[in-house]
Amino acid sequence: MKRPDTRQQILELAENLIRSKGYNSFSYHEIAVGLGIKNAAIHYHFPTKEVLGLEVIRNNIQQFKDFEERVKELTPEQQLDEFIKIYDTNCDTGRVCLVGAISVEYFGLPENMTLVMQGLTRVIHGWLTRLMEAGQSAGAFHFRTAPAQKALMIITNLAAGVQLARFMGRESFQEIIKGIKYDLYSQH
Amino acid sequence: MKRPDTRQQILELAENLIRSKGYNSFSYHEIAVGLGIKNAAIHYHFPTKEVLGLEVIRNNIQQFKDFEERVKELTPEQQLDEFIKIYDTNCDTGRVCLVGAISVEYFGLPENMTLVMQGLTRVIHGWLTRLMEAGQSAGAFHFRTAPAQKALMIITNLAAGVQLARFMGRESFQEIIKGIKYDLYSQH
DNA sequence: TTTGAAACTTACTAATTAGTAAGTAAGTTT
DNA sequence: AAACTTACTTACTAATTAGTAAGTTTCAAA
Repeated sequence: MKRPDTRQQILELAENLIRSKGYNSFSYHEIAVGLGIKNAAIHYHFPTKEVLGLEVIRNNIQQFKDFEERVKELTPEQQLDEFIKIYDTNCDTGRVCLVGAISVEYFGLPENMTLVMQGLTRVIHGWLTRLMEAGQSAGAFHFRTAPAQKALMIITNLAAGVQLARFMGRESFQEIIKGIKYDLYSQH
Repeated sequence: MKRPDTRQQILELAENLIRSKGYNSFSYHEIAVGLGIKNAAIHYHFPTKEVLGLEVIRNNIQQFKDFEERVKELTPEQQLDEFIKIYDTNCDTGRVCLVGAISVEYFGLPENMTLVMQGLTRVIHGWLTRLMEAGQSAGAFHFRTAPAQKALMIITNLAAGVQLARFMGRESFQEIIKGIKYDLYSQH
């Protein structure tokens, strides 16, 4: 039999659907049709929708750790560019980030999912905070507030920037990227 | 019989539910139970869920225009404080803003809803842009980028700040408010 | 006092949902 | 070759969903 990458394909399509229309807006049937398999095949890999949701989040955490690993030898400026590029691509492909997608449905989700999501936000915010520190020490980034605070400002600009672009267009997101860079790079 | 404000109560509960768990995550049944009425009573006032959703958005646009009217004689600093207070209260009561809530489900919503939402984002962004201009002219706000861009930065900070607070806690949102004000008020 | 409309309830329906139980085909291990 | 495992399909079920049709009650106007 051929490579059974069905599990991975389900995971990827589920993530796309969550980030396109939300967790409670997609159905097993939709995934089944999308992959040309049967409903029950998804239940074989992910017995409940909650398990599938949890796996999508854990997968996302791993993806971000892979990203960290991939860019860790780059300069702070380059690392920030790569980070921004993630959201830029999201914006192009019409997908919001998982944090935004899941947060908005917070009170309609299994508690376990919101718990695991805390881990994802910690990982992302922690990494960006360290990047802000490193960039500041290297004299590459200029800001006066605490690095953890600066990281929060940038994450929210990017996350809601992609969301807003769904209504205001891609240009609005490009403006936000310019704003982030201007703030960080200008000698104020 | 007493005033039948059922229609308004439905509208308010629907908005709360959308901003707590998302449009596709709440049901007519949930509203019926919440208000002690029957399923069909909601259909009497709002024949379809799409109509209810549209009405919630239109209501929100009107609410924002009322807000504009209410604060228009205040100073730019005071107006900004009132604007931030909206999000601060949202954060306290666990509700994200309608823009964030609806945007995340974009590709799972009736097209009409996304169209009307464009109006809401235009209204909010337009008002905040004019406030930035006014505040800059008055020497109250200090920033070097375009007012429309600055407005985008602040809106995204606030919108995603409330979302992120669901995972990172209220303190993270307070940090964001501090960041916004520091950026605007410090003589850089 | 009748008429009529507004604001519902009762009692449904058809579609969609996550989830399950039982079977099967293809390969792997013993 | 027999037994087992993986990765499914077939064929369901029970619950929930938005939505409807046909009453019923309350109040106000004619």
